[in-house]
Amino acid sequence: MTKPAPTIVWFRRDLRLTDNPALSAAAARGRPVIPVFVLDDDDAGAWAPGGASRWWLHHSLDALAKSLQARGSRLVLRRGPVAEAIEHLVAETGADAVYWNRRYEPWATKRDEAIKSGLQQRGSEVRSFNAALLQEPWNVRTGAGGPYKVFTPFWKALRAQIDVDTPRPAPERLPTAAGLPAGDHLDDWALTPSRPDWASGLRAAWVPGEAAALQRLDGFLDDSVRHYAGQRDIPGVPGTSRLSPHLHFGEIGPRQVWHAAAIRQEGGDADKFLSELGWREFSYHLLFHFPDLPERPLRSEFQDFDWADDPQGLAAWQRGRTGYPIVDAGLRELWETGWMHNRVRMVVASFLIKDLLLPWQAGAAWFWDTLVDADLASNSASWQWVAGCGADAAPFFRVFNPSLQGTRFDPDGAYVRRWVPELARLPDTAIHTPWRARPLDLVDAGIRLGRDYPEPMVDHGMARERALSTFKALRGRGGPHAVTSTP
DNA sequence: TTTTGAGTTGTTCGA
DNA sequence: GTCGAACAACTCAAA
Repeated sequence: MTKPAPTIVWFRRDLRLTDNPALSAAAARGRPVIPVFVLDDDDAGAWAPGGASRWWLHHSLDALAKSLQARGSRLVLRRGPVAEAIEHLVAETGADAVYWNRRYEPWATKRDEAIKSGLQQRGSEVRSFNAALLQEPWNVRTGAGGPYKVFTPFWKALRAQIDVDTPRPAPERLPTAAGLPAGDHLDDWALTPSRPDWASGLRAAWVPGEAAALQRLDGFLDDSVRHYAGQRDIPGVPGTSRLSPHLHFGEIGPRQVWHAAAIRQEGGDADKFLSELGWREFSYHLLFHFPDLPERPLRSEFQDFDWADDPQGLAAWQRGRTGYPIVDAGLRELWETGWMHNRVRMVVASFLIKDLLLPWQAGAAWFWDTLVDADLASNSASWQWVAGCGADAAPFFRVFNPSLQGTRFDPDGAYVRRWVPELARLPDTAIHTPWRARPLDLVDAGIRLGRDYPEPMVDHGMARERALSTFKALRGRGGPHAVTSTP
């Protein structure tokens, strides 16, 4: 009697055991399961994970490995290229099936397609599942059959399709073959920084892994969700869920979030929160249907936009040295913790694009490297949205005024004081406009403007007029479907 | 096919 | 201080 052939479960951005359809389906076969994660930087090309993402990935894999161990299994680590790694593992273990949960990045869908047909040609059973989205992008269509480009009708259509079933529990035990194949040691992948170790702020702010994700969701639904609509825009208050990195790595899935929120019945505020899941879905939908989204503006006339070339300006923005407190606070929070409050993300993005006239791709690239929740779909769609070249984009005349945004959403300056400590002793009236502070207040606060804290790098009033006229000139040139013109 | 209503997240100006 | 209008037309989605 021959031993039953095992099933390979290829983990990717689904680093959890609960509500993991590929894992559940594999376990249900009643044969040995081989869990594997393959480091696939080379496949991702320019979109290989950035520094903060790699830090998170390390700890998330560590957590996953431990919970697999608790169920009598072990996470096998291999290096890419993935196609070879998986085929090698199939040959090595005699597996007759490979299961995984889908990814939606253009480079990944292309690669996975090729791997699937390669495996099938060699006689393997291949099955892929949805673990990352409420609905597959190809299942949400307008009446005319195309993809939605406006959020509200998209979300309305998607909501009508959702049926919330109870999330699958984690398999209680995972049968393994007599011996699981050997693999790499996680530490050898050097995903965490050393020399210098810049991750102390990340360690202080986050606990990666499935257990922490579930705990975070529970805590949010217990405490904050009922104030969500009112507090989500106040960066000095912990009013948001902070689930984004957990969702990105699939430590928790949107169906679990949806289900948990639905049984609590929090009413309108939960609806507001769930619509943020809707924006995540919308971004994936856009990335799937418009695979150029990360590189090229959705509105093609923006291809000709005359962006500034200003490495020094970009560097000042990156380091939080613009002279606008709310902008600097946001960028320093990002640098320190790998995350930035959503309201402030919009403010710093608007500042880069409209005040400095720097290309949105430069901002997206910085976020890609520094965010623990860096996500190709959300990041690309959101930067395009702020730039006005994306789907459902902001009108060109919507230019955030950084000091007004500061006084409106951080009225007592709590957020600025936390992240720009050199301004901490300014009175509330001056905290968002230090350049207009009374000289005596500056002295009392121990600030010499231009030395302890920068003067504003641009005058916002001037920058706003410049942005408006630049965008206006673009509109004059040939309309939305204009072919690239020579200057 | 044509028409119609609507469109996450803002700012400024003038009454 | 508060309020409504103007900012520009355009694209999308559905009737």
